[in-house]
Amino acid sequence: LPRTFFARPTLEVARSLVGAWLVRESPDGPLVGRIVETEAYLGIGDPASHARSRTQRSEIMWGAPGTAYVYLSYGTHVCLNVVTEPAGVAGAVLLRAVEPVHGVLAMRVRRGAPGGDAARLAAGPGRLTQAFGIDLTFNGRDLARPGALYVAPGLTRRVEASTRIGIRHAADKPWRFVDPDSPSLSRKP
DNA sequence: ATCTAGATCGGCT
DNA sequence: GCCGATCTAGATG
Repeated sequence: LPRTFFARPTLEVARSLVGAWLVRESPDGPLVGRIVETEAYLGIGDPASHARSRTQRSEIMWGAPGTAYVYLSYGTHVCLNVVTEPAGVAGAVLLRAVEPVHGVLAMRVRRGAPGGDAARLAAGPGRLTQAFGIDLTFNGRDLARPGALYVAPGLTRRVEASTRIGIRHAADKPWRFVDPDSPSLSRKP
């Protein structure tokens, strides 16, 4: 997807990313997933967003649209975001779940899940990054061009809005977007 | 220098 | 449903 796609209002980007493809050219071959769950984190007026204060970590949210923002959550889990809005305006979309489309075997290996339901291999932000081999070194990479990790247009089915997960502030805002028909959601809407 | 909360997950009850 | 793991950025002193 071109940089102009990400340079739009964060809520628009979060909604329209549902159905797009997340592509990872890994050393073990290509991994592809259909994005089925996202959350918008705004700049101004969103106390749940890391951009609530402009710090060294969150500075990237003011950067170029289409940039990866990757951080460690609870000391154990890696979360992948895409920076939104024009440069100089803060915003990002958290990728919370994808439906595995290609490279399921490699995802199983990375997840340490030889058996089990393939649909749940990347059903959650921490699971997604583990299945796709995304670590903190991906922070700052450009996802708007083909490379080790990028986003490509897909087929949009249904999209529903619901409240974001795991946050304390602004818990009433319906800024989570899901394909309600997907078996790969981290939770039901 | 020290403290604390956190955009989670998996195992156990 | 509850709980502990594990660690860092940011805040406070």
